[in-house]
Amino acid sequence: MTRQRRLILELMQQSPRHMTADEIFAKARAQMPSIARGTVYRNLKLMEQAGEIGRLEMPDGPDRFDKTAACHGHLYCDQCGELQDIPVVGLVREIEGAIGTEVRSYQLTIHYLCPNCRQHNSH
Amino acid sequence: MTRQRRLILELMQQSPRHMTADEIFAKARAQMPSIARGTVYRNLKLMEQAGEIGRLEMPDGPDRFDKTAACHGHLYCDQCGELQDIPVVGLVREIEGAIGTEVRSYQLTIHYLCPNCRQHNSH
DNA sequence: ATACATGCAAAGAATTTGCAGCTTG
DNA sequence: CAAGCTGCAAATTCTTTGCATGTAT
Repeated sequence: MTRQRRLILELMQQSPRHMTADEIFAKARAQMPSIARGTVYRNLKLMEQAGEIGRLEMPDGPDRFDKTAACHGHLYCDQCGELQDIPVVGLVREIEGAIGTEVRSYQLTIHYLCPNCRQHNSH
Repeated sequence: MTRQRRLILELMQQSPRHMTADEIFAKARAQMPSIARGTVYRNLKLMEQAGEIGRLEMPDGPDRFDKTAACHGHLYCDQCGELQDIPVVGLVREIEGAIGTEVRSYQLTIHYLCPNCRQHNSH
């Protein structure tokens, strides 16, 4: 657990957003000017593999990272790109029943229009 | 609808697999040596945006493409990488009930070990 | 000390794009 | 003929990696 990794983790925990590697890098650099982009990518990958954080592939643009690796779904607004967590209870059980074997993990992204964008569109 | 696009579509419909852009390009080139990689990427993107085909982002490696855009889930074997379609009835309704608005589309990928890999592991 | 992590910069993989020329309707 | 698509290659974008040096235990 180096200073760099600790900082990356803190930044993720403090932000309510799902940041990209580069956003995390920018914030990290503001507090630790010597940190390298490669270090951020390396640590994010390590933490992801260790199951400490989650990675979220986006339809456009770079991956975003999730401070928790616990499985849950995401709501993605097709218009403004806002991303929200959503619990999806029952999904795993339902699917395990259907396929007859264990689900190791899953990624679920629901595309919709968030309340804010929906309202603006209706005018 | 150019010759090139028609060929790309045919190749996708003929294959049972979810191919990457480059796999499609290779197959296309075998039948039409002049076709360019850029053309394949361009057409795949156009067809995806037109809702004619689906795109599937993979945890490792390039995107794969789905001959149908109709929403359904995917089963991904973490060991051999095999990818299978899975119907997920009820999921959308359940989620629309929970979020109180329309689901425009969704992507669901279930990570598991396919029967084949499970068997080999147990030895 | 020793093993591992960093910073840097260059390489890599996947995808996109500018442009001149060709096709399609 | 006009609009749009192609082939080509160069450019972009995101991410990984080799290596010399620094750091933590």
